[in-house]
Amino acid sequence: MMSMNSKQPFSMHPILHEPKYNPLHSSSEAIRRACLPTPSLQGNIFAGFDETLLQRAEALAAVDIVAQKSHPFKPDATYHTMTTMTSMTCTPTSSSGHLHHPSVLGSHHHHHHHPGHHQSSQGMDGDLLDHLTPSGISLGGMGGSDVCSSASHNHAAHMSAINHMQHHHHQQSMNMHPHSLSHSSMGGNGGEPEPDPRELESFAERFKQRRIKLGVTQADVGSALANLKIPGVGCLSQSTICRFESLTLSHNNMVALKPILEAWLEEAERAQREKMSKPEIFNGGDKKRKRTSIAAPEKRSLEAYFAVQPRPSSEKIAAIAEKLDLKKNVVRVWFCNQRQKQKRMKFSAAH
DNA sequence: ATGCATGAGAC
DNA sequence: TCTCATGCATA
Repeated sequence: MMSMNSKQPFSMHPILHEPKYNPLHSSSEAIRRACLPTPSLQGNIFAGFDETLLQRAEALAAVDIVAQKSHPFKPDATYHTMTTMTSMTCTPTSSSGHLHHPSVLGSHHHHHHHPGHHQSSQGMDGDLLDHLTPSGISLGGMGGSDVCSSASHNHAAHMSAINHMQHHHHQQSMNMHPHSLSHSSMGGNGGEPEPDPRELESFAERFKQRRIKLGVTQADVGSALANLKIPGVGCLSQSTICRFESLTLSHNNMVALKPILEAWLEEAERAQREKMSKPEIFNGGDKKRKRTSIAAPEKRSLEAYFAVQPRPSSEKIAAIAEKLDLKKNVVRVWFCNQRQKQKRMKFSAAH
């Protein structure tokens, strides 16, 4: 058996809502748009985006497909993993009813109306999609830092400090709501105004450096955040920490998270110093969501469609879904995520 | 590190 | 319905 997985927080249950969350929605949008280069395909697209273009896109995709290696995957190959990993929540009461309904195939409404938006410009920058990060840190650094669960793990020495602060208070379920993380950076800025992309970039790098120095994993950081007891801030996932470090979050998100992570860093280092100063030592059934896997050929087609029309209407999505033999919702979500990716942190490229 | 997904809030 | 912030699951 080699099931040594890094336990992840798994405790996000939207509970607390800040009075209001209104980030620089439109402003950021405007910025992004302004930064995005002009597309090459635009006018024609809207003129007659129909079967013709769909087919063309598909044809292109097909060409690409054969040009590559075909995969043995099937269109709707999904992985079933009924592993029972008793992971707990940060919430002490552990009564967080995670109501996840993976089966969302009930999207059969075909209203043919789309927002009056005109995302005419959505061309592709040179290096748009993903960018690599010079991260060489290993993921399975250590083996134990369950925040709230008192799992029996051998805490490495370098983790002591952090575990220390984690074990102290795991009382309130102050899990911040996803959307409550923000800070008005659109008007009355007076607290921590640092919309500087460069600043964020350097911070992210320093953060990672220091984090590693502390011997803490991204998951640990995410979990430990809850112990900071910052109003409206709970724990975050390894994913988010990772994305923060690699700058693959939206600018607003980066800006919002920075002070929080900064606070954690300070605290963690303080704790470690404290530990160093004193030669004391510490001794230290549920169903899982299924992740759909879109096969390469289908993905290829989706990308082709996306290049033509990043924001297909509900009906287009349905059509595409049928052609590719995928659930409509899967296709819809794919487009959403694709848009996010395209948009996300296009900052670095523009700054 | 990243792909696919959920959910709240904005349109 | 879309966007955005985030997350679980997985490569």
